[in-house]
Amino acid sequence: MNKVVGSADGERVILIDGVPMSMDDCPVRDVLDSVGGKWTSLMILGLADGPRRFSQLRRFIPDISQRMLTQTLRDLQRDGYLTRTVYPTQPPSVEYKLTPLGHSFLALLRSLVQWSSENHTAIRAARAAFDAEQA
Amino acid sequence: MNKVVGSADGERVILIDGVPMSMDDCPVRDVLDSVGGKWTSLMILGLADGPRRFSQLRRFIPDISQRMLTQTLRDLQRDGYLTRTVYPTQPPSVEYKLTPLGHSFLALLRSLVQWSSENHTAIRAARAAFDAEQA
DNA sequence: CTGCATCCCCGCCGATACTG
DNA sequence: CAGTATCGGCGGGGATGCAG
Repeated sequence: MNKVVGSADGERVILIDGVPMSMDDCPVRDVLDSVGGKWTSLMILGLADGPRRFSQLRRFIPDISQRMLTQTLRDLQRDGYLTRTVYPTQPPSVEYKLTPLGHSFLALLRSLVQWSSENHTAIRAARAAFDAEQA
Repeated sequence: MNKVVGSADGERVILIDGVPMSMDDCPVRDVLDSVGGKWTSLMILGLADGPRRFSQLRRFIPDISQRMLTQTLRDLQRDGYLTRTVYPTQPPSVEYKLTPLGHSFLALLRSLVQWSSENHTAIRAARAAFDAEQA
C-alpha cells in the first residue's frame, strides 16, 4: 500500500509497504545510483567468490576501461560495499573484497540475475511487438 | 559460483549460479537500463496499488517533468512492464496499469526498497567515514 | 601492476513552448 | 487532460598518455 504524506516543512514523503521514502533524500536513490551504474553490479558479482586483485577483475570484465574500473571500485569502497587492501610487494598488488554489506547486497543482485534470465525473453518480445506496431 | 567461459566465436560468457550471462548481449543490462533510470522504479511503485491516470502519476511524483513522465511511461510500456489504455472521453483520459511482468518485477523492487531502508544508514556512515579519511 | 589526469563525445534529463 | 517538439546543460564514460 502506497500513500503520499506531506510533512510540516513541505518535504514530500511516500510510504511503500510501511517504509517511508523521502523524495528529496531517498534511500533507494542511493542504492540505485550504485546498482544503476554501467559496471557496478558486474563488479560486485565478480567479487562474489572471494577477494580479487585489480588485474583479475580487469580480466573478468574484459571490456571495461581502466578508468572505469578504478572509479567504480572507488565508489563501491566509498559506500562500504567493498574493502581495498594494498600489499606492499614489488610490483604492488591491491586486493578488493566484499564487506558484509556487499555480500548482503549480492543476495539482491542474485535475485535480479535470476529474474532477468527468466524474463528477458518476454521483455525482448514485448519490445519487438511494440516497435513493429509503431511502423 | 562464477565462471568465465569462452565460446567458439569468441563471445564472452560468464556463469552466475548456473545462469549464463553474455557480456555482449546481457539480460541483466536490459533490466538495469530500466530500473537504473531516474524515475523508472518510482513509476512502477506508483502503479503498485492499481491503475492510474497520467495526471495522477504526475501528482504522485511531483518533481518529475512532463517530458520525463511521458518518456518513462513509454519505455516501460515498450518493455512490457505496463499497458496504456486511452479512454475516448472529453477531455481524454489515459490509464496506465502494470502487466503481470510489471507486478513480477515489483516484487524485486520491494526487496530493494526494504534492503535500502535497512542499510542506508550504514551506507551513509561508510560514505562519511571515507570522505573524512580523504581530508 | 595499479593507478591518476586530460580531452571529448554523447545521451539523459530539465525547461519551455505549442497542440488536439 | 495528455501529450509532442526543441533547445541546452551536465555528467557518465571511452581513449589516451603519464607516474610510482
